[in-house]
Amino acid sequence: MSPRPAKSSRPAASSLMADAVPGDAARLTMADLAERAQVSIITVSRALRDSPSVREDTRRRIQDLAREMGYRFNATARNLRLQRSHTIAVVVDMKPTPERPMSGPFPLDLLGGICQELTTAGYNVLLTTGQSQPAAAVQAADGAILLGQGADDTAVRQLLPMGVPLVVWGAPQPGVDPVFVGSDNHQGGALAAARLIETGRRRLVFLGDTRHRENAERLHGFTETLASAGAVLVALAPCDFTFNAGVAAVRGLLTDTPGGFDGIFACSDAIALGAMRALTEAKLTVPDDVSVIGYDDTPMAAFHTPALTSVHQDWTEGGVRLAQAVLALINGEHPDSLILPTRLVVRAT
Amino acid sequence: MSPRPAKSSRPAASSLMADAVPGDAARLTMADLAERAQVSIITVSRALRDSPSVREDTRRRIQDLAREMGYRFNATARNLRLQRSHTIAVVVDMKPTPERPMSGPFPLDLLGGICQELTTAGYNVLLTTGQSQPAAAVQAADGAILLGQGADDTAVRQLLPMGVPLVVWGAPQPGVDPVFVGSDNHQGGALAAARLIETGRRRLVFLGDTRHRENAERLHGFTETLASAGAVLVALAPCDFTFNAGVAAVRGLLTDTPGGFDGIFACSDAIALGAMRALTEAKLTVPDDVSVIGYDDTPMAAFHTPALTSVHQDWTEGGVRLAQAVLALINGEHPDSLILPTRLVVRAT
DNA sequence: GCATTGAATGACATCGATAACAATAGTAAC
DNA sequence: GTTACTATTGTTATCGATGTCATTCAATGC
Repeated sequence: MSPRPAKSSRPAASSLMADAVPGDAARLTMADLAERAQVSIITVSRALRDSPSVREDTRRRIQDLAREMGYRFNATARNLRLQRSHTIAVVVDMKPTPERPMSGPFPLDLLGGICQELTTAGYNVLLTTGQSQPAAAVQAADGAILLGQGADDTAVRQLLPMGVPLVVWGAPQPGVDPVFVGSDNHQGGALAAARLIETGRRRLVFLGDTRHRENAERLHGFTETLASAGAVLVALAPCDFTFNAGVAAVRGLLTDTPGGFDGIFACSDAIALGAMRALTEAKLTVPDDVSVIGYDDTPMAAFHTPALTSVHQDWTEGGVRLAQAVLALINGEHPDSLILPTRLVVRAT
Repeated sequence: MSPRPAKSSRPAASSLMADAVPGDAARLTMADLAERAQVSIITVSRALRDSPSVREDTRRRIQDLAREMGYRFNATARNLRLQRSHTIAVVVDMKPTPERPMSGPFPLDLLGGICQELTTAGYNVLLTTGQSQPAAAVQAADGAILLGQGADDTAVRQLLPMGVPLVVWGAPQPGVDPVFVGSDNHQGGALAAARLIETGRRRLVFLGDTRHRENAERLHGFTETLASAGAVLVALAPCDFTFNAGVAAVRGLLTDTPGGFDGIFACSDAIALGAMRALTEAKLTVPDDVSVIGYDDTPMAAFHTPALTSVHQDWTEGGVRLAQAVLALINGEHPDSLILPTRLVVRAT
């Protein structure tokens, strides 16, 4: 019972002071506290967890001791013992374009919603980019959320067999199984179509890569509504989500589309802005000659002149729902896939 | 030696099939593999790690077995044994404004850079919002990165004593110790001032909350440059980072500033856009009557009409540097605080 | 033929915390 | 005074993987 137990091994490598300094490199364990407090390890464990089966004063004594000795709890050990990590992996599976690693409004607000919900539920959020193999990270997690506007479903196929509860952001896919949460792309397309028709447009153009399932849904809703109103889709230009892709696509259409067009629905605000640039170049005015509707309702849509009409999705809400879905799965429930409504923000174009 | 070892306990709650299904809920351990392969646990461990001390065919046999039995590695156990988590906590400490949980261009690209660097270095990224107490998450990490435009340094003071290598994004603070990585706010302010002066402006306004150290730096650089050119700061309006704050601030200034002003430097693009709105309301034109410079070079700056001149910071690079700094710390090195250059993107205003 | 060497494998302890059960104390009831 | 009972604390095994130090076996050298 020496007053200074001297944790035999493990020298405090980077510490200048003797020891027991809060923030000391040599990490204390419950055993150390137990020895100092002259109690057993389990009592320390209980005391630190506020177990009612530890006498009030003992508990306080141990907690104080822990504080003053700078004890730091080892979550890894608990996780091992308790067989859960309280961690959800968020896999951001972006195309390997280095030009924009994770941009757009996309994952940020979504992440915000996810974090908000998961941290209040006591879970940690482990962030992974699809670049590396997510394997290791995901395996350690209690659940996983997949974000990414992937045109293919390789990521899903990779993640699914790992046996971790999985929720995917996007449009439900026919072949694969997991729970999906997404916004109503079909409705988004329909809203855009309805608006264009309402403003008297009849010869419409769709800009977007329909290999992305979400875009395919938008196209579907778009054409469906068109058909029922006697308008026609005069062109479908596959294009990336970028400004430049929008410029290029519309430049092409201006020469290639016999009969021209008077309305554009773009799968992102960036595309829409690019499209408007190309229209302006060609001495066409928006919205007098051509009406344009974008997607995502980003700040740049609002501040562009003329202000861009755009389909709005509530990313934060989406994030929250994603989180809730994983938690439900972990809980053994079987949440249904979920489709969140979109709404059209009408502006000048 | 029954052909079906039947991991006694732990019923496979959510599994419909019998067992050994890849993705089965009952998680296999190395012990299970060992039993099936008629080798010891440690041999399995070595085989799965491609240890050269396991015979080629044994190794392959075990690896195949692991694959077909759907074995999932338990990182928690390894981390406990190896005394490291290979995890970096990223604490996003935003003001508790629920209106924008994590927006702005701010953490997204930064996060992108961080992820990119850390995942390639084999580390995981644990995301935490400052809302909850970051304690638990951070303690389990090998290192931590603090992001947040906090006006105060409570977060730093909270994190620092936890004994985890810490790197902070922002402006180095006099009182506190940790390693900082940030962009050169002083230079940003100076650039803005130089540009305004260059375009003939003499009576200037600063919009931003200088309790934020980064803004204080900008102001410092701004006024310093002003002074040396004979221009004057006629008003300093503390204001939030938002559009509305910008509108309100400038409305106030328009009535309260004797002699008026001909140049505005705003601490965010949103503020700048708000300022322009207020100017337009007052029948002033930009840049003829008043020149405006924003900060962050967001998409909305570029697409606004007139296009907003703005100070650009390379977030992704910042993220990479943050990551490198933590890794260095973990490695026992003592990296210096780092200040990244900014540049002015000159547009119409 | 026997010692020596090396390759391959195994037994055991260990990381730090916790559940299940055991044990001790002190108190109340009769 | 003895039994039953509660409050409090302790003992032991355990989570799953891995480092350390044996151990086994075959090949090699003399």
